[in-house]
Amino acid sequence: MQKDLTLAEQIERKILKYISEKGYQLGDALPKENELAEILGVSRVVLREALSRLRILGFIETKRKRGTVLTSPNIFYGFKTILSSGTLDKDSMKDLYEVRLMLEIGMADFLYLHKEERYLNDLQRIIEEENMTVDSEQLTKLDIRFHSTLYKMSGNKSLYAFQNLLNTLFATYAPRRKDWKVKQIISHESLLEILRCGTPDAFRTAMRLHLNTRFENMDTLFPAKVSKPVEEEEE
Amino acid sequence: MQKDLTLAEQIERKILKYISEKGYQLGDALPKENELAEILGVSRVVLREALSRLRILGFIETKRKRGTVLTSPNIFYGFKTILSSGTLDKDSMKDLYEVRLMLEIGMADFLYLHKEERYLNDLQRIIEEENMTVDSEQLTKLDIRFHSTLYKMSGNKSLYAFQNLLNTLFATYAPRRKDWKVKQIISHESLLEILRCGTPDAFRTAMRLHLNTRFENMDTLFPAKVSKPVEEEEE
DNA sequence: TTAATTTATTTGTAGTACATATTAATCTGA
DNA sequence: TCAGATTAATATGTACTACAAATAAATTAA
Repeated sequence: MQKDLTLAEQIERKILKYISEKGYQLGDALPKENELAEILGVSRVVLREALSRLRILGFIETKRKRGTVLTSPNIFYGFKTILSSGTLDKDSMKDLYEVRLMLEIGMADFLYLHKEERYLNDLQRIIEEENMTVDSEQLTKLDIRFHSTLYKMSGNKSLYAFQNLLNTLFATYAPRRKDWKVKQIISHESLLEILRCGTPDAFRTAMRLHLNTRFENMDTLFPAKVSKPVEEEEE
Repeated sequence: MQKDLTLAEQIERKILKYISEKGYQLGDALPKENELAEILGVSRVVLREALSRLRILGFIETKRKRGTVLTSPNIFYGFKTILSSGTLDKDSMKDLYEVRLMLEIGMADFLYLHKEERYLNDLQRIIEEENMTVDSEQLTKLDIRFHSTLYKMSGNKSLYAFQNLLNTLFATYAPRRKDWKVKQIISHESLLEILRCGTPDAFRTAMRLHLNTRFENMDTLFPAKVSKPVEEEEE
């Protein structure tokens, strides 16, 4: 489709190619800007634009005098900018909300795979704190902490990072109903008990019931959209 | 942590702020580069770097003479670059592989929510094609089509786009074992039958069994990594 | 040896000039 | 009058140069 990439975009790819061809490893320093610009045959302005694009993707980090070093690209680097820009449309917002529900239910197997005492104890402590307060705001915070701990327990760093992003997104956007705590069918205690002695299948069922208020809340949070059919992937 | 953002990064945010304050809509044109540079009080070089960053995130598109117009940010824009760069580390790769498994199991409720005859017929047709071939490569393609159809059926566009990305990633990276089809406990037929007459809970259990080869395959695909504890989110 | 100071280097920013593509306006010829 | 070709105007794309700012490394002083 978009045949004619701008030079900066071409250079962006050339740099990635250059990196892999030269066998650069994480933490290695790239040639300084002037050199790299000459190597790739472009002006420093263009090179810097390309580097800037790579920086936003988390491929590199640059510091004055020290130069440009390779870093592990953070998948959610750009994600974050979009989420916090406030320009995300409602449909995408609802999509992400749904994805989070899917993940919390679908992560069961990995929770049992990486089950450790310390996590179970963390959960236990959170529950105890919950039992000691009636403050709605405090309870919401503890609820987030409980689920956040589960994400951490899944042993999946990318997933945990993703969840952190969504937390900040929905914390501001999706306020809870006043009765969310009351209407929950399955409590945190029950979930923990199942984590200790139950099976992934049982946990999934329980988590689905635990999240019932979220499922019910969805229609009010995201008013009916015109159901456009999912488009085929182009390219 | 990283207090001092580079000017280009600051301008990037300023532009987003400027857009939302001025009430720009999708498709609207921004002021031309020279003007915008003056408005924001920076040189055109810096402005262009910021614009370039916004372009990679899908916020804007620019064309010669026509200027800069606002577009809908694609959440997976940067994602795609990273995945196709070939620099993704094994750990992140495994993380994504796991996430996909979670999603396939966790999406059950949404499949029933958006169940439509046309999707069920699509699935039926794929199964029939599967029954008519023994070619391993062909069967793999059909398997991908079957699961892809489920993602589409979930009614979640972002999810569908995400799955498409992962497909291309794992198609090249994660070849299947020869016996994957034989060892599957639950067939596509069974899944479809449950979709027609069963419950989300039943589907989750069935899907977990259907994916058993994927779960078993994981250790060979992603050899044991040093289990680093998940780090706390900074900032 | 350690702390303070200087220097050398590399990224960060600005300004200017020109190339290039594309829209808009103008001209030409039937 | 109007279609098609030509020209002009304009905004982005690219390059070059110069200098500011930060900081690692070298040097000096205590």
